[in-house]
Amino acid sequence: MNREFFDRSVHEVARELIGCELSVGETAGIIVETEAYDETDPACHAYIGRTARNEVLFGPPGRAYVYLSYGIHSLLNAVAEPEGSAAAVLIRALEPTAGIDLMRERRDRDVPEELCSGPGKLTEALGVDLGLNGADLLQPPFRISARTPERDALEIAASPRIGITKAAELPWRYSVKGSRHVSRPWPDLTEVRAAA
DNA sequence: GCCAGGATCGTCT
DNA sequence: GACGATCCTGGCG
Repeated sequence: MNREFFDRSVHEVARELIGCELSVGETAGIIVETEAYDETDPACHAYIGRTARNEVLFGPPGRAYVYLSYGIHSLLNAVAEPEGSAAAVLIRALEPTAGIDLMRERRDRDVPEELCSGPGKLTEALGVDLGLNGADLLQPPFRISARTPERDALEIAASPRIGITKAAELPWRYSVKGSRHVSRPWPDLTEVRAAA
């Protein structure tokens, strides 16, 4: 995984991240759900222009944008598009692959499907907090590995993003069809396409 | 299984 | 002073 991967349309990055493995320290999981946000989009934190909070979104691609949601949960994004263009992919769910016992401790849950099936859940399971805002996703503790050939065949569903009020109709949420690790099932009447 | 309500705090008006 | 890119619990049936 290199910088160029993130240096293109955020929508492309959001789809291509599906099936990749995200590691943070000893913990890791396959990305099964993402959402795209760009600066022309009223739901994006960068829509209002550059502020202290959204600074990282305007910076170089391949960095982590982490912010606090509802005063409780840290949410993890991957910054996309060239420097100066503000866009990011929200990582919404993972299928756990490594460090599962550590995830169970951090989450105080046993069932694998409850460890990383939501944007606030996975940051708790992986140990991601505000201290990692602005960190490089290509350097430790992060690691992102490309899809294996079999994960290239996953079917990806596009559906409306979750939990927003502005631009709620745009189908910019991507999830693996059939995965039990997504935050919610995909709705009927959803656009489905092959990953590759 | 579904739904309503509460927790909690950084950011912006 | 209001508002979230959320999650969990408890009540009900």
